[in-house]
Amino acid sequence: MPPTQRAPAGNRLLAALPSSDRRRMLAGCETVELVFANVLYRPGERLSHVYFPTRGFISLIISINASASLEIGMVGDEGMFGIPLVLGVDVSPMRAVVQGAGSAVRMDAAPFRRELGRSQALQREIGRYVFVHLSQLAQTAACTRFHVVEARLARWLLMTQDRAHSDHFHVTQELLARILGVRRVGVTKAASSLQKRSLIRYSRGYITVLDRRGLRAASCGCYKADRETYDRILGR
Amino acid sequence: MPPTQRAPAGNRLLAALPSSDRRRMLAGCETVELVFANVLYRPGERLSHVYFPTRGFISLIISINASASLEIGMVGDEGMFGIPLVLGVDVSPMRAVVQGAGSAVRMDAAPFRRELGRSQALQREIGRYVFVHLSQLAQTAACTRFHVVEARLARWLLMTQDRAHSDHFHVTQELLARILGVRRVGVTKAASSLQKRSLIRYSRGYITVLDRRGLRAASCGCYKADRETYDRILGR
DNA sequence: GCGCCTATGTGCGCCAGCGCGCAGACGGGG
DNA sequence: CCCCGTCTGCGCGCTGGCGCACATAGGCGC
Repeated sequence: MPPTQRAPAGNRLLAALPSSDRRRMLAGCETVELVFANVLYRPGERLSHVYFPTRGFISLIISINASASLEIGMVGDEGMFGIPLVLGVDVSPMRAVVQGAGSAVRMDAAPFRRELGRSQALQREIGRYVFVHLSQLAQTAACTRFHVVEARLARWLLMTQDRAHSDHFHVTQELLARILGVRRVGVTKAASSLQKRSLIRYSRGYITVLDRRGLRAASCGCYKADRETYDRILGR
Repeated sequence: MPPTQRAPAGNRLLAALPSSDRRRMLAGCETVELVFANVLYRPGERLSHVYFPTRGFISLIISINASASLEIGMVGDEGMFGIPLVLGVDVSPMRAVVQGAGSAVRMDAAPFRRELGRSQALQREIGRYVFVHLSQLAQTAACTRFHVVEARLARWLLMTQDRAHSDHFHVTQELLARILGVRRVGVTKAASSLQKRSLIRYSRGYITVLDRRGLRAASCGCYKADRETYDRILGR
């Protein structure tokens, strides 16, 4: 099943640039498809590109060991993947996995670094984005510590819906378990509960958000906090 | 009781700059005392300065509500406080509290931004530091999720010892509870256990590390991971 | 040397989430 | 149409950490 709604393709970070800067950036980019479940980066590798998703989104996952992992960031058309390159480092401790199929434009590390040195506007925009990313990471850390699975799941669904620009997306409970850092059964329980309350529907790897408002009420305050941070710093 | 060992005062981030850049930075700085338990920043305020601790260290704390909080970063003479200013933002979601008394040099936000625009070396150095900070935050998020209090406490003690440059420092269990995001009683239990194993000694707000090696064994792998990240990116 | 405040220690019932194992249920490929 | 792989659901015993309440214990002021 393909998603039912689609965003106007385009990356909002790039869209915020003055048109000359944006043109230069786009000229240095190539378009790539984001294929579901593709791994864009594995810890230990060299970061070769920055990605600006235009549709679809990427999940950043940290693993403690084979069985324990946790999503600590999401990148959709509001952001970019490759923050370490902004900071002058070409590795990352996080795995990057395509969580929502779509497309992105990407740029080689070297020209990106050059553009970043040249364009004040790009520096400014991306600096703020890094701040938002950092804030959300901090929020996620606390959320993961203090909130129950059901609320965290609700938050994740809302965040995902924002980035999928669709009320309907692909994700198995097994995968959700690795994202939320809990057992699969924990996800089953939380998801059943949300489904009983008619907030979502799911079946064999597809989830539909039925009641966004209700989901928001079921989520912890972290979703709201994330949104506020984003709107304050990058909202236009 | 004053700490028994002292570091050569100086901030390592600044020390890594070429001497001309460093001189310019120091010329724009004033020295301030870091008084134990002083709050340098509260969410909602404007960030007025960046701080480069020379001795003592600062704890970055995020609060979900009145009773739930969690430390998600530490700043000693290896780093700086005020990363949002690097990223072009003058607020922060984290409270900054002096956790180890000492001193710092600090600089007003505006001249700091100017210096950052002027000095490639400063940009480079601080970019890398932001990366290390980000990595440690991710590590902390996962650690908080997956590891038991005792191991997390051991990790925290090691990290603190590094920044205090002393085997002996001030912290009550009550405070540790807010740092680790657990009940005070949880800290009591974990600390008793470490004390029984002769790894630490503590009494009324003072902790002494007796067996660093043993503490390392009692901690989760996260301490090692943090060190490796730091050494790889900022080690000289 | 007494009193008080702060810091530490303990007990108890409770619960979310864990590990493990297994059962059903759906659906696409042969 | 059947089979098998994937996805979802459930039970059971366990445990780490929670909330609450109370019990010491060390140090400082007076």
